[in-house]
Amino acid sequence: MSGRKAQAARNDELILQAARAVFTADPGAPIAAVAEKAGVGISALYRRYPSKEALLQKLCGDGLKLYIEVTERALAEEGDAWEAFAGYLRGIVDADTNSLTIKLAGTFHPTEELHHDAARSGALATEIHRRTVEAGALRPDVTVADIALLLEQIASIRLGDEKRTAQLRHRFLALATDALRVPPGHRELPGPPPEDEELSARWSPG
Amino acid sequence: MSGRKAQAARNDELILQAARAVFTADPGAPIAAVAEKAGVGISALYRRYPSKEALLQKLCGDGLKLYIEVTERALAEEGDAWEAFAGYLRGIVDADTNSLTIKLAGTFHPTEELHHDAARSGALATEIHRRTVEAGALRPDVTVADIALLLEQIASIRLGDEKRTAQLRHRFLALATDALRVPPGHRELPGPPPEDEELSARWSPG
DNA sequence: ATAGAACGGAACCGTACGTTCCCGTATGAT
DNA sequence: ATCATACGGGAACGTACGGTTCCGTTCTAT
Repeated sequence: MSGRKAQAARNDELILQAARAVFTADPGAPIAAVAEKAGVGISALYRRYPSKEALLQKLCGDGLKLYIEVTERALAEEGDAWEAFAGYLRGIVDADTNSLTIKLAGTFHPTEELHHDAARSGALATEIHRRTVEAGALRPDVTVADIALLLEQIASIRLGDEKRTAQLRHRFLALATDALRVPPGHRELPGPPPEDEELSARWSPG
Repeated sequence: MSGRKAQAARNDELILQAARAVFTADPGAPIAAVAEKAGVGISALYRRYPSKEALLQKLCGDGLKLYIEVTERALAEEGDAWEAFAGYLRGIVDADTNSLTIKLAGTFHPTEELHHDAARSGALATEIHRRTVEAGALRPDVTVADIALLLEQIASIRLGDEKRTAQLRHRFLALATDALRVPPGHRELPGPPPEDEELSARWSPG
């Protein structure tokens, strides 16, 4: 496969990669920045997506699907509950879907499919959380929403290049993990945990 | 003191409060939003500050000074080293200077005074960190820069109104605090800690 | 009553960005 | 070899937004 079709197929991927990188770094970035990063013209973008919003929806959807995939993989693990959970957290941090999904929330009109996938990802997160708590591995005063917010905090770290950022995120994930594990003595956490509704409210545009 | 002078003095404060609130919520907010929130006209702003940048510098400077004040107060405490440190962290979270100072970094040209205060705040942070580690209360593989980044993560939490946000920040501060304390068993944190230089690099505009 | 400070807010202007449009180019069929 | 065409590059367009300026108004002090 070569020639025009090949370039088009390559551009499909180039554009998505570039868009992911650009909007992760700056959710308000202009569409021209994506084109430049991808090394293509603007019309190559508009040939594929009718608008900026459509591109954002695509990115967000892909991120959500990746999130679901990672979580399902963790749920499929049979070994130690704590290790599965810790691995799940590392997987989410590596996938880096929170940066995009959350920071883009509210900048576009969520599609039906997006809503569906969001619901599914929520259910999966609840499931792995429940399982880990029931195994007595995760301190029980930490809720699913706590974990979500914690992952957002870690995603808020952005320092140096991509590699360094990933490294630091894992550093702080390890720190947080130490606090989540059940063995050591903990004080009860203060304040009611974040409500699901509080988190989902941020998705309404405007 | 009443009449015009009084209103002017009141507006001084109103404007600063509004600016703090508005730019904390959205660092890229237009200056008109500040005027509206303060309930004054735009010219009331421009009478006091020659430009938006000047206002941002003022806000940033005030935040830094508050940070210094809180840290000095914690350093002055004589009691248990860990309690002093934990109180210091709570004080910083309450003062909420990180949101502004960090998120505004790079959006304006730092003044000489800003540099000076930043250096002083860095020295103070190093001092209280050193003191706490030497007292054996803070796990020694956590650096000053780690603490700075941790505080930034907590400042990245913004959910619901101001009160709720503060509540959640304290919740996660408590969680992090559990991981920082020395008694329980910890794994060595992975990856080199953030360097001072990495953090300061973000201050250059552009 | 009047000068003048402080203000409110409309108007101005430059910029930035999403989108459209036109043209060059390479491709694949004839 | 030629030609019709799909594709992509990037300039051009229109619009929205936001910093700054400016002018008319209001209120105070004398």
